[in-house]
Amino acid sequence: MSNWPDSLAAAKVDQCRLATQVQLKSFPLSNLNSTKKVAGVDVGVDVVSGKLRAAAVLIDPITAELIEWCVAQQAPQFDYQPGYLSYRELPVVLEALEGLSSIPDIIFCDGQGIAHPRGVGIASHLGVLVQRPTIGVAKKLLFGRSREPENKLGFHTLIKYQHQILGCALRSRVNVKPIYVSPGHLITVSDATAWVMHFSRGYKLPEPTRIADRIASRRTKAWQS
DNA sequence: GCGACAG
DNA sequence: ATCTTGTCGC
Repeated sequence: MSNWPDSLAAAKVDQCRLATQVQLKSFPLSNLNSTKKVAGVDVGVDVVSGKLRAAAVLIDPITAELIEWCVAQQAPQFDYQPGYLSYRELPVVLEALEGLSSIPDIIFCDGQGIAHPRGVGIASHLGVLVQRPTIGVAKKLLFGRSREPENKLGFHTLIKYQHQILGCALRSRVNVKPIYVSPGHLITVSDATAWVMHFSRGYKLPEPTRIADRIASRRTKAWQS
């Protein structure tokens, strides 16, 4: 990756530039009819090599079943720091995405979208780089605050920071802690929430994220490459 | 100033 | 992210 920041200070400057490019616009679930390629991406660590392993998966828009997947590995070039996750994970994620037969129409990411100190979580950063709608799905909140949504499927409360609405805490499964959804790029909070609910099939995480997570964190066996 | 802090 | 056994609930 060229022009990739190599320090927190440089990354911060980069984030402020990216933030000006993030756009929130309508991308309703009704687009499902014309949406052929739905993707999910996630990163895990290969305990043997110490490398980051990214998985990019294509999911069927209707059945939510796995259609195609690609894995890429790279030595980490950036330490994890809260607020700068994308600089560590995106290089491998982009390589995995390039291995797919085509660029997806919408991408689910593991982490925040605009619910970030500078409005550029990993989902937003990826969306700007590939110019596609992206949705951030996180298991924990990084920025802003929300109250606990009612314990009923699909119920949600907004994530706010000083009157701004950044996403929602969503009950994707009853009796399980909520997930935190925020738009990455080219989608709105409400549309992102609808897409996440559409792909929530009995598990805490929506299928694109859950399946990518399974593949990225699967332990390497001797018979695998 | 102090704590909180995606994966 | 990852290390980890049994246990509780649907």
